[in-house]
Amino acid sequence: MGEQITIRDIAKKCGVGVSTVSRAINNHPDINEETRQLILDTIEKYGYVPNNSARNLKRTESQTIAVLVKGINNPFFADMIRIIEKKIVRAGYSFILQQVEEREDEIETAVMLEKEKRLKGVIFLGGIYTHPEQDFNKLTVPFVVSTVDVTIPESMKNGAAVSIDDMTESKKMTDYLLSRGYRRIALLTAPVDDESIGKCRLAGYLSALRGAGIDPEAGLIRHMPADAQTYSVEVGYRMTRELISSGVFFDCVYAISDTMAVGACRALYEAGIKVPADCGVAGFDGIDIGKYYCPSITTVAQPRSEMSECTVDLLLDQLQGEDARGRNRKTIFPARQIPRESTL
Amino acid sequence: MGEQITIRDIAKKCGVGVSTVSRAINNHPDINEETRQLILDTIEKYGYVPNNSARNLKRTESQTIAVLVKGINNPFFADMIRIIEKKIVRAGYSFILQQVEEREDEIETAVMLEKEKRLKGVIFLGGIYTHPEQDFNKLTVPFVVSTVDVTIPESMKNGAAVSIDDMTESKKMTDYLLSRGYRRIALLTAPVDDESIGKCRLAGYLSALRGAGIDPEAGLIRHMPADAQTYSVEVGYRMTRELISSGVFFDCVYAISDTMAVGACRALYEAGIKVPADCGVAGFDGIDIGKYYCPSITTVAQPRSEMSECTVDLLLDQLQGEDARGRNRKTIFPARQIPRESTL
DNA sequence: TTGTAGGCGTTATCAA
DNA sequence: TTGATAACGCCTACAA
Repeated sequence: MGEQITIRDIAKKCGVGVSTVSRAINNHPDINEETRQLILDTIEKYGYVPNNSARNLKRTESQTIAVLVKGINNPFFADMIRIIEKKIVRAGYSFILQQVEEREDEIETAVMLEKEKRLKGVIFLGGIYTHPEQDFNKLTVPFVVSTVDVTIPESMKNGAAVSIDDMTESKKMTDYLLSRGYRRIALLTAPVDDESIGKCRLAGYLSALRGAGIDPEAGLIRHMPADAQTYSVEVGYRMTRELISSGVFFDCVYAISDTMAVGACRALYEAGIKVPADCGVAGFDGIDIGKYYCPSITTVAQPRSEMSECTVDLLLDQLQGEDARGRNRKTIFPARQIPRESTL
Repeated sequence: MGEQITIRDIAKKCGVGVSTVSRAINNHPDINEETRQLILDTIEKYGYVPNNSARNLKRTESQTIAVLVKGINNPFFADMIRIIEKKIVRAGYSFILQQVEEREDEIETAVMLEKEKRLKGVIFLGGIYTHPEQDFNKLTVPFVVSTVDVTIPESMKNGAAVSIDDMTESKKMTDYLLSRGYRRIALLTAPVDDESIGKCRLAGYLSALRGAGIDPEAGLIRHMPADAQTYSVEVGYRMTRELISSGVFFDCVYAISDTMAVGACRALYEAGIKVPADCGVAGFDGIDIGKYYCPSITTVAQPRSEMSECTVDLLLDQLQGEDARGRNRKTIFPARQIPRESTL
């Protein structure tokens, strides 16, 4: 469409040089107040907007931190983002939020963004499953991987990680369910080939059962189909229906996400199975909906605020810290067991 | 951190000119296969990534369409985005998803992005409440406003809008509730000063009541606090608790979003009020959770797939269409009333 | 306080 | 098939 108006056009219209316009735009002090006003008015009048590509290109550095989030529909991250943003801004940096598609490579995206926006640092929220160590090396700015239990290799000087111990917390949840008398606990978990939290939470479940002298049973461990790849309410619902119609006896459903637990509750309700009277239900993560569902759903909550704070702290340490304080740190937070109405 | 490696470095290492490297990167046909391989290998080896700012700056046009979404935690948009993306990509364009913060000006963002990425078109999902007509004029590429009932002024040649008729649909929902025998319907709605869907849906409610010869009652119309500004489960919960403790008698709660309806259900449950036996509940929008809640929640569903398809179609019309086919079009979709367990 | 000119990393044009 | 070189729009010395 119409030709784009540039800084030169504005300069010409005002009868000044481009650098004067630039000074006006960027609030430089050394500029006459009148010319400044004239320029600003002209800019307003013609609707001129500086071209960001040119700015980014020229700027040798910015004060920007990017947060890359995988999955747009994950309520788990929503308020973490708020907290992270606030803290980043308070520290004097500006903040960019970038969605990463499910099948997209987040490190790739980060590397592009680093160059494009001259980033100072990167925060990964979710995603980052199995990345070969060398991939991280492409990133030359400091980064923190948050809510994913990755191991940052020794050699990596500019990375850190924040998460809970998924395996241990899942074991605790299973122990809790066992302590409430449940013996045949069905597990709703990730696809078989999962290498991330699904794998860890499954391991915790198995470990707890074995610790209690119970043999894990294949029929009780329900993996979602590989193509689902998403911890949605609907997937939990479907898996539970299949579980029910499989005829396997179970007295509790433990889903590795609260969203799936919601789906499970609905499926049980429709089958006339009362929660918690006939069957217990437990979730994982501690998102809001579990609190408002009827019955409210027992869960293990990740300390999102603390984790968010820590994530930014680790990044700032690396950015501002004198030496290796923030180097290669991996911070594990304890999660919080929250018994609710869905279990006895 | 480390100096960024540029196209010139790669050229030097390969003993070729920069333009040859550029050709290799951009899959130009006129390049010797061997040099191409050499260059690609070198790029791989040194982890070179072209600087996007420079590319965008130089490129005179792209084939990119941007989708701007307001509010990260709105489940309503999640699958609309999927559909829109798929269709955009299928039409041979590339796709950018941009989050817009609640207090951010989406048109401003769009204008910046248009220049920065040389956009071909823009889709607004949500947001866009009361913008003076001239704001849209800053946008020189075609755009479509989706799910918001705005009026694109006659003079505007490059805009279109897709939505439901919020007022009419809200009236229908209220009519439906009246037809089920509810007489004292409490409304959970937007802040008093809302000028968008909240206003429309309130108007529909009022119109239905008056049509039935019922005088609207101030005590039954609950506006959320101005600072809430978000149609969350928690807000619905709080508003309903206040409604209950206000002592006003009501036999139904109609929330203008499904999320708020969920909160309402929980508040009623905690107060020992049975849904639907003692009180009906209805929501709006037709998001998934309403289907899986216990009781499942009566709602009026927006036809998200059709609206998504239409949104892209309207944009493509303007992009490819010979003449004024897509000009100044406003498309209103009918919504679908879905009675569920939460009403008699 | 202001203007001129050079360069940021690419791509595109043109000549070789 | 290649390589110089001129933009792209902006910022920033440096000079005035």
